Amino acid sequence: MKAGPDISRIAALVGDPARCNMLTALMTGRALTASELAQEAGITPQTASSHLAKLEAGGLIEPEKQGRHRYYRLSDPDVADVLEGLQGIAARAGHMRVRTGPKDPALRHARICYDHLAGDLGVQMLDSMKRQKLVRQSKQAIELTGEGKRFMAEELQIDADALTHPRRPVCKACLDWSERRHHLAGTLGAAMMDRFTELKWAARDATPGSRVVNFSRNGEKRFAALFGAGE
Amino acid sequence: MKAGPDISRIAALVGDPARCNMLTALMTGRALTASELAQEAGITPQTASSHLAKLEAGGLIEPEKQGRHRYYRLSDPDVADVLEGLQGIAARAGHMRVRTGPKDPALRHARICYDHLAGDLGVQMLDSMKRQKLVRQSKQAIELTGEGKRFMAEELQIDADALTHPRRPVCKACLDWSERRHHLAGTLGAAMMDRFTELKWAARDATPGSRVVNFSRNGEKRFAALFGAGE
DNA sequence: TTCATAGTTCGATGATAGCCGAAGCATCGA
DNA sequence: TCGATGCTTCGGCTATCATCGAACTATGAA
Repeated sequence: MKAGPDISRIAALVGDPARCNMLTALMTGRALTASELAQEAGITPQTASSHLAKLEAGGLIEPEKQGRHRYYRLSDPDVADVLEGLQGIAARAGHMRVRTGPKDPALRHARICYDHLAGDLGVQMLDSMKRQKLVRQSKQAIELTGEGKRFMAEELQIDADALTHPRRPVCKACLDWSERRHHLAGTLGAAMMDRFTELKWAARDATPGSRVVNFSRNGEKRFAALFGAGE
Repeated sequence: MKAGPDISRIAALVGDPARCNMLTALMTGRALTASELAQEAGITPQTASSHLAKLEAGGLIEPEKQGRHRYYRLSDPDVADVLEGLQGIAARAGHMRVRTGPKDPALRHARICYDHLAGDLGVQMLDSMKRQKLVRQSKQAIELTGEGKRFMAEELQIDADALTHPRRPVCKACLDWSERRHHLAGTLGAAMMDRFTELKWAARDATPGSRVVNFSRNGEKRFAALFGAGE
């Protein structure tokens, strides 16, 4: 006695304005905390909590716990696709669509997270590495591929096998504070940041306590050649 | 500041079970009348009219007036695409259960769809007929086999050749509202339902307007002998 | 430990919207 | 012209569900 998938239940989840605002806020790919999503939707945290539970039960979003925060992201690219399809229909129906504009301080571009690269460029780097199949990511775990090892040796003179550490993983996904997506941490992430500094591609900002990383003109170019955005 | 409001409006349209049933019924590409859609959704024509007006206002369906009928079809292939995307998400989330309003379990078991058998038994019957190679189904079209003709004559005293009709197919797949699978429509489907009634295997519920079909004890037994589930 | 913050659960409330009966149009066939 | 059928509008009923205040749990910081 099979029955078709229950579309209406899923659609009803998207059909609530508050939940929809949360989902559209997540369409950038970034992960957001429950409180932020509440603010985004203009509702109290209690109400948001209820909504988020329903969205999670419906398989539309996935939580990632980090400290006392609970980050949520879209559970699957397909979800974003469906939302985009709905946007298309809504636009055709004559309903206006307002573009949400992210306002970006300089810190978001590139900064130090402990000892590795974070910010826009950090996220971009990990994305590119995945696209080039230098690493494999399954959930939280990241693994360097054989091709990745060759790449590190040839392009950055990094011996991946020397990076093993008793208490620290070579690769680790770290949730980016500004981008709310993962960038690369672990001994490899640190080693790469070190190499960027040695090659004078980038340098930490002189201001004491600053976490900003300034890339040189040439450095940004070389970086883009290895980890260029968007293909 | 709140993002484009009206993806949620569109989603809410799909989010209602009754409307969703109408839309899925239209996913075959066929245009259906308001009454037919009301039957598919298991609601009264008044309610259906209200729903259809909303779906039309939302740009999901388009009407085509023809005499006193009002045919509706999906306004765009994109709509079907979004619905399919939602099906994918719903399936992955494990929500395979139909939530909607057959408040009446009897209605799910066996009921009249226009003039032929629908519901659990209707779907089971077509399944069994395919299994016994009484019919061949390719896509939407269903064809009675030679063995099917013999079966009809011997078991149900139905002359298949006499069922041809200038404007109605002998066999036709009709999407079952509660089961979301096909049952048998067309002149053959109607003739079989007539025969079941004549043989006193089944009778339409006495309540005026009811679509429930009640099978007698003996009738259900004989029916199962011919079209038993699971073989 | 104590305090602060993030998030959740519970209960009550209120608005939305689906639903149907009855009645009103509109179209077709005779 | 009449009656039958398909569909819509109107009004009232009801159930659902989003919402928030208050209280509770969990994690981190001092």
